[in-house]
This record gives sequence, C-alpha cells and structure tokens, in this order.
Amino acid sequence: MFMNSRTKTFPVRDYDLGATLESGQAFRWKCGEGSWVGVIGTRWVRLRSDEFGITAETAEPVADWDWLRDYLQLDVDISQVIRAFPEDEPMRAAAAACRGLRLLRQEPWECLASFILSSTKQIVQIRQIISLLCERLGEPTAALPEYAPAYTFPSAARLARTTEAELRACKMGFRAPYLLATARQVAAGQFDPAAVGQLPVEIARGELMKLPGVGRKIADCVLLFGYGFQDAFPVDVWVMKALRQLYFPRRRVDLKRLQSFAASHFGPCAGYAQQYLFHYMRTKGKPRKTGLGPSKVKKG
DNA sequence: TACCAGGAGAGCG
DNA sequence: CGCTCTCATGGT
Repeated sequence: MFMNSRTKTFPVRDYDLGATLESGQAFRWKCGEGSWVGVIGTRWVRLRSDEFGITAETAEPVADWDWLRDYLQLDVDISQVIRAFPEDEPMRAAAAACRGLRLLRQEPWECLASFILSSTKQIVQIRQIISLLCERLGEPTAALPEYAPAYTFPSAARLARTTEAELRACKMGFRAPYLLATARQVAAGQFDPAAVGQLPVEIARGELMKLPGVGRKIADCVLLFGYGFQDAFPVDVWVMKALRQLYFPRRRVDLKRLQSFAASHFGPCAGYAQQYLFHYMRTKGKPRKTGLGPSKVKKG
C-alpha cells in the first residue's frame, strides 16, 4: 500500500550526493542552496542529503518511488564495491579521496544522446549544450514555483524531426549530425536502446559502436551509466592520465594497452573503479563543491 | 593568447 | 593496421 506524497526520505549511508551528481556521469543537475535540482524522466525533483540519508521532493505527488531508488542506485552496497577494488596504492588513494561516490543508473536514450554530445567538451560545456537542447526541444514539466521552468530530455522521435541547424544552434557543433543520425535510427526502430541492455556486454558495445558518433569510449559510458554493465571501463583523457601516471609512470603506453590492462586489473566493479579514478584525478588539489553555499574561510 | 576538453571518423602510407 | 587531421565551441 502506497501513500501519495511529494517528499520522501531514503535512509542511506556513504552516499556523497554532490560528488555523484557532479562527477560527469549526468549533466542536468543544478546545485542550489544545500540541494540539487534536476529532471529524471518526466519528473522534476529536488534532492538534499544529511546524516540520515537522502530526501527527495517532487512537484507532483508520487505513489511509487522506485524510479528514484533505481536512478540513485540506493540498493548498492558501496562498501562491497570498494572491497572488490584491486588492493593497490592508487585505488586506496582514490577510494579514500572519493568516499561516498556512486554510479547512477540513467535512462539509456538520454545517456546515449548526452555522451554523443560529450566528445572533446568540458563538463561545464556539455551541461550548457544539454540545457539548451532540453529548453528548446524537451517537454515542459512541473517544477516548484520558486524554480525555473523545467523540461524533459527530448525523445529520439522529437530529435529525429528537427534539423541539423537547430541542433547546431544549441552549440553542439560537429556533434549535431551525429546526434541527428542516431536519433533517426532510434526513432525508425533500427536501433532499440531497451533491447541492447539485454545483450552480453561485448555484443551490446558492438551495437552501440555502429551508431554514428559512438566509438569505444562513448559506448563504454552508455554501457556503464545507462545499462549498468559494471565491468565497462570508459577511458577518456582523464582516465588515461590517471592510468599512465599511477600505474605506468615514465613509460609510454598507448590506449589499446591501457584498455587491456584495465580489463584484467580492476575486477568485477571496474566501472566504479574507473569513476573513482576519474573523479580523483579531476578533483585533487581543488576545493570541493558541497552544495552548502560559500563557507567562511579564515585568511592567513 | 595558446591550449585543452569524459572523441569519432576519414584519409593516408 | 597505426598514425594524423579535422570537426565547433568555449573555459582556463
């Protein structure tokens, strides 16, 4: 028996909501005053975190919160994931530096489209492109009155009906024809995002890589963040830097070699290990975004 | 101002 | 194969 409500608290430990939402796996979360605001599927949602867990607030009453439990992967035992990491110094350092970092489970189409837009872009720019895309081509969805209008991520069918020029107007540049062609394949039923998740990971990766604008790296991101293949290990420039610096100092190792090293070294939760290394490399030496607003710093 | 960004694809030898 | 070049745009 369910009660319709607009808020719900999920008791969960070791969940760094801010790090997770800002770590370059999803691109639509906005950090407010002690909270994060975003759209999951058709629902606007505001999330906040404290020592008791994560509290969600929606604009419309909700009967069943499984969509959020699934998105946030609240049932994952992160300590078990971390125990599956290889026992080496780089992973110890990354796990210590990124305590509470999680993987999300995103809707496959949004994940695929988002990562097609990610190539050679900084995360801040990817967010800007996707924000424009959703404003212009997404469907409006209800948000709390004190917040900006919210939009869903545009469906493949909607994108298939637009033009390359309109996509380029969202500042996605040379990625526009890739996104358009992929959207058309999905809309035409030539590629079924739901079906791919049922395939063995190698086959699924091959299917994804047939799509225009999807190579090995983007395919691995979609496998990991959209389908939950936890052994997928996307190697981008940051992860390449991490692997070279932490595991192969002063040696020249090409991408192929790094990929085969990763495939054998990081175990069944390699995808998590990858995200920890990525976040570790990107944040070390930099101040952390807490979502609690500017903190007073003693000068000295 | 240069260099770089969660790359992919085409062209070349 | 493996290498190089281009693609578009904006942050640092």
